[in-house]
Amino acid sequence: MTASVTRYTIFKTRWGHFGFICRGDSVCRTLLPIGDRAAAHRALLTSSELEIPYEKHLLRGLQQRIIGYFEGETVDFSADPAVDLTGFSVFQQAVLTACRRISLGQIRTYGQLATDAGRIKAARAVGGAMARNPVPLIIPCHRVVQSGGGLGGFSAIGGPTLKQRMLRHEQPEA
DNA sequence: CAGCACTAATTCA
DNA sequence: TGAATTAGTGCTG
Repeated sequence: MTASVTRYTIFKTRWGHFGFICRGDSVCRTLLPIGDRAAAHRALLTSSELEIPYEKHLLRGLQQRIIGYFEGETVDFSADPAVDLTGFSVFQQAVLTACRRISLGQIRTYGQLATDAGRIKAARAVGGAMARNPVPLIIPCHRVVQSGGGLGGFSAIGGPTLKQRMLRHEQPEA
């Protein structure tokens, strides 16, 4: 049992400053792009986490891929990095894991995801799990939309607007 | 219990 | 037709 060290990093992408926190080699939280570094710092760390050490090159390979994503490259986060889902219920983990299998450019519905997780009628609960997704982008909760063609909600920084922008960014549509 | 990032079915213009 | 409303529904704190 190696003591898992907690660290965080914040770096600049084309869309703004992105940040994430790691416990050992597992990512336990990500922060979608936000205006400036100070804002990112405030949004990423809660009052009880202000003592966490900063590490500029933390998982630098991952940082490069994230930067690439916002540059428009085709990036796949489904196999790595490892994500720390400690503390989440079995249902939430099942849903988040299923969500992670949605590849770039694809779209799924809350209901379909519920089926994937083995709870056919739990679409609404899936929404609840998405709302608590600790690692947006790594687990692409923005690729889950309503069955009727609607967008659905998005509680991460940026809100539904960012959700739509990310989808459009992945969908080179006409 | 009440509250949701949902849905399919119903009801009204 | 299609927008708006109404039940069902499963998980969470």
